[in-house]
Amino acid sequence: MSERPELAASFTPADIEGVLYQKWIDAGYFKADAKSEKPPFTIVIPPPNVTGSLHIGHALDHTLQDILIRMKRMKGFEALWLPGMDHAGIATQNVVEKQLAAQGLSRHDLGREKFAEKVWEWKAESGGTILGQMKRLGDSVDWSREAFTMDANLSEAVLEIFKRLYDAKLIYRAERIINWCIRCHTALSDIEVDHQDDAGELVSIRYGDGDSAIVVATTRAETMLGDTAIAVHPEDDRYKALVGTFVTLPITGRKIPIVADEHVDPEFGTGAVKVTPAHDPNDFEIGQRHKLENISVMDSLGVIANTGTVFDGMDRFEARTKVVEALKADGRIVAEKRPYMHSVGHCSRCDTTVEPRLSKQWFVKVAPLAKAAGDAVRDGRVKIEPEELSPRYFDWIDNMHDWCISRQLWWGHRIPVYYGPNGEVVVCGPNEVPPAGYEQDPDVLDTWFSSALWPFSTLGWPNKTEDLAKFYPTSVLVTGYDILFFWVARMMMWGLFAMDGVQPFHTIALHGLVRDKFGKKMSKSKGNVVDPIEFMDKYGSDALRFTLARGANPGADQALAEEWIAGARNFATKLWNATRFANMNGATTEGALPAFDSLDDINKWILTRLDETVADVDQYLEKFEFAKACELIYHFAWDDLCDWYLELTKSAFAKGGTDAADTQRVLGHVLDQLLRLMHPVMPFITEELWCNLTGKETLVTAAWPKFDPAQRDESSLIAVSKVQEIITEIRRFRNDQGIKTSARIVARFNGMDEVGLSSYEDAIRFIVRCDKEDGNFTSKIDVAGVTIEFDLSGAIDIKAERARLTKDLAAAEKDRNTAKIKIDNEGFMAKAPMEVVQEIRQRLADTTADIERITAALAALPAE
RNA sequence: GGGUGGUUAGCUCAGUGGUAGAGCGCCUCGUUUACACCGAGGAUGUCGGGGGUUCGAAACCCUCACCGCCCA
Repeated sequence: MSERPELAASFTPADIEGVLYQKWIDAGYFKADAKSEKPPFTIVIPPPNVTGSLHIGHALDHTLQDILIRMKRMKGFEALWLPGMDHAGIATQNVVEKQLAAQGLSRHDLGREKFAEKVWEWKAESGGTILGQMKRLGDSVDWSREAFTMDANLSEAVLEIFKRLYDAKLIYRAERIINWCIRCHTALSDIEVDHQDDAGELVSIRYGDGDSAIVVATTRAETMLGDTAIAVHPEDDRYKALVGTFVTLPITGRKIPIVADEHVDPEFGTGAVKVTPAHDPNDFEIGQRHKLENISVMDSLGVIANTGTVFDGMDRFEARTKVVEALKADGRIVAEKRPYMHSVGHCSRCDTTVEPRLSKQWFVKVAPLAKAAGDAVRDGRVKIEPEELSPRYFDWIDNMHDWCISRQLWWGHRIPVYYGPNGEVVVCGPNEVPPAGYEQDPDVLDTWFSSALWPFSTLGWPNKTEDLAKFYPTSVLVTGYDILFFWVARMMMWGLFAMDGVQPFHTIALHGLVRDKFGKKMSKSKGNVVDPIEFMDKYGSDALRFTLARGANPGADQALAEEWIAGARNFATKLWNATRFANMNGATTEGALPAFDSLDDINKWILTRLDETVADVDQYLEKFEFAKACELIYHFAWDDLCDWYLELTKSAFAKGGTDAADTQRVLGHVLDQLLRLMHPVMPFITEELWCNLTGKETLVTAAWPKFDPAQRDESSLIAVSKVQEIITEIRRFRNDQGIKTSARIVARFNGMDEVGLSSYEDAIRFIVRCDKEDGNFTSKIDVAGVTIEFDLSGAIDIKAERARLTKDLAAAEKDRNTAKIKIDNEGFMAKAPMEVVQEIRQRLADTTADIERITAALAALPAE
């Protein structure tokens, strides 16, 4: 036997985690080799926001990715898990601007270049937090390939794709109504706007007088300053006569036309709507159709401007009140409704109410790209797991609006468009320079414009690199279903476009959100947010990982409570102690495993159970069924191995001999294989225990367990389940009789031979502390076809025994009854499958025999 | 308003036609040479309501109620 350092009496995660992670890094286990002959398995990390820190949702996301990567690495794949971060344009700029504001400065005080330097400083500081957290989690990422969306190569990729899309006429510049954040001072894309129901005020305003008067309702009264028409439905008889006429706009005195437009809903309000093309996307469309003037009444900070009224200089919300007051004074408010709940857009970064604003921006024409991205899933080249979530994907991607990609920020990839002195427009790809005197567009691109390139820009694209050839397309993208629209869809579009129709990943594996212990969404305002680092400090990374993986049903949210993590820690400790037990009893992984057929039933049984477990866990992990895989591991390790096998081996170890030697080898093997199986989920403790058990260098690159249904013995499953039944019944009897667990009693086993269990008798006696001596056997139990008699020295608790038997009788009668009802049912007998009828017949026979036996036992009980 | 998921033990959740399950919690007992971060035993459910299909429904269909999410 090899020398083994003795394991500490208890498991302390902090003692091993940091040391092991450093060992793995030093050894370079996580570095992928593009020259390898092994088949590739690639995951690119969904890049976290450089300004953020890892929350519990990331911990889940990373745990699942690490499980897949570690498993594939053990299965002999060239596994690459590529880490990195995105630059998070708005979020990061906001943070740095806040820091500057604290010093009384704005970015304009610094200028564009100096400001960028500040942001890079912040990136170095903030990004480090996330990297440290990933190491704590045990992420087996290839740090040598760490990427950042603002890196030189990834920035080159941005220029390349922009140029290609522009040349393909899929990028254009246009004046449109976009979502504008007056605080971030930039345009936003549709998905950067969160809609929520806010309490507003619906006022009805009368435009015009007398017969030509018309009433419109609005929640944004201040925009009436920019009204350029009133629209009604063409079929609306109430207004037919007015179409084509003009009314005078109150306050400004401007004459505006009444137009007929199909898109007006005659059922809503008065059936007439005010049209403000410069401040509402629907109105903009109406304006286009009727060639209306676009009048902007607000500047970029949300202040009323250029209206020539007293409202100029007022904030938009102040103006809203004042305009209503002015209209009221003029007798033009005919109705008010408040509060009026309606959906209002808010900036997802700063929560400020978004202002629809007419603005010249760059857009991506998404229709052809989105079509391709949808088709890739429709025709099966990309699989969404679980499949039930694909309707959401189609719903989104098939109805996508053109994507506004320009941002009025300083942090990001500057748009590679240059304007000449006479309005010329030149787009520069990598290594191209604009003609002298041309001015570059001041805006930067949406962060997701570059994140969408992630699955190939991180591998070197647009350069033809070895990495790209080896590792693209990536294997699976693991992310929360809430991110599906954010950039999964965009990665699909960019990948298919840039990589000649080759999809960026084969599978999109979606998981849910981590919620609090009552299933409520975590939020700062509720105060139920948890910090993964705190849990790792307290219970160890393995415990957190196991808990998250065990809760991860595909696409479904999971509740997380500290108690569950404590439970996972307990599981780790259990495993630790099982290994200590194995060590104490000479378990070994050296030498060949004894021939399966030569083993005793207990060893055959545990090997059979191991094989089943390995096969099932493997299958579940391949299907992203992490919860089920963990459940099986947990029950095999705790129930089969610890509660039964280890207990059943004790008598063999006590006796010594061949059985003990076989058992030492089998136990060593089972533990070895179990640790391999668990390693992807709980990498630290399994590494520590496995190296201790085997004396080898690392489990990280050890082979994944194999399974072989030929090496199973089904009869051992039946035999051991009977043994378990016998042991449980004896324990129950002892418990009911108030016999201390530690007390030894005398018992006689009858009929063990007949049920083929005689070889187990010693092991059973060892566990339930029943000695084989002569005695005065005054009580007995029947179980699994065996009768066991006890000498309780006359001290039988008859009352307890009667209660036990009565309970058994009731259960047997209930079971017999349900079976009897079926047998008496002609329909059942005629139509149910044969094997089911057989089964019920057997049940009827068994329960009938049980009832007779128990009734007799009750009758035989002496009076109390 | 349009989709979509859910309602199973005190809590969080598995369970896609044949005697209702897990983890945690709860009750009783226990220092037996791996483990009290443990062991042994135990209690707990008209599977949201109603109707239907079927020999048989937690599961399939219809309907109602309630909760959630996405989109508008």
